[in-house]
Amino acid sequence: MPPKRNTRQRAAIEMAFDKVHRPLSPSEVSDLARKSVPNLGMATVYRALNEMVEEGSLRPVDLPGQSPRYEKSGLHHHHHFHCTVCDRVYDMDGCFLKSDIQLPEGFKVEDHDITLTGRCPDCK
Amino acid sequence: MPPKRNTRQRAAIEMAFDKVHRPLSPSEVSDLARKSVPNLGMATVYRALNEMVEEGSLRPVDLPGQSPRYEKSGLHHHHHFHCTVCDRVYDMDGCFLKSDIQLPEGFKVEDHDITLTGRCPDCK
DNA sequence: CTAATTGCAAACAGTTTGCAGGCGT
DNA sequence: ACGCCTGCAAACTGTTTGCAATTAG
Repeated sequence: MPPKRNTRQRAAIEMAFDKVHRPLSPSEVSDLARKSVPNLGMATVYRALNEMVEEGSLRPVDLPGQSPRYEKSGLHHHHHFHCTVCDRVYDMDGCFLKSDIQLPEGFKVEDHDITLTGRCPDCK
Repeated sequence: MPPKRNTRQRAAIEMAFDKVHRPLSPSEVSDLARKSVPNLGMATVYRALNEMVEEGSLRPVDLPGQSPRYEKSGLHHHHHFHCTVCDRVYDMDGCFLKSDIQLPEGFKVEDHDITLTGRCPDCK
């Protein structure tokens, strides 16, 4: 792979994740980054996100029925809470999976995703 | 809403869910239904699926990072297992959510989704 | 007969890709 | 100066919609 360059647009995209500590969709990233680089192209955002996932600095967060979002990788194990009113996604520390689950013979679990849905404090 | 008609294509689509007891994607439904109605249009499949969800006979199953699938409604509470090799989705009876989860103040959980990923018996 | 339903194709939304010019190094 | 990166527009994929022809009741 080619050496990486330090561009304004890439910096603006990385900064978005430092400012906002919740999973962001491509268009949310675009909105945030466009504040410092107004004519930032959507393609650049998608390319940056994919590369950052590739190189391991971002993790894709796929929620049921939602377009993909991204968050910084290296956070400890956690799950997500999706507010049905404001559509924001929050990180919830800890694991909510039962430890003694029973599956039919032959199924080997390698990972799990848990999404809680409901109302966040702002939307009660 | 208008009265419903009994068409070959609609019957073929409903039959698909009676034959295969796992969540089906639109194209899987199309493949199955086309066996009895070869020139079935994709648009018809999408229209039928949306109407069946509307009227409550189907439930959408949205898995992380997957295009939507559908299953018959009225099954008891269960979660899903997604095989990373063959890409099939299986129903897993029972609930895998811990009962004593702690959330920050003010979050009200109304529902939850759990998806297990791994290898199914066929793909070990 | 009458209107709901279908099939096709065009319209859409989100994401990816090709390419010429711009800009780090 | 070299070549990676960006921005634009065109290409793609999955889903929805418009419309004339078909067909159930």
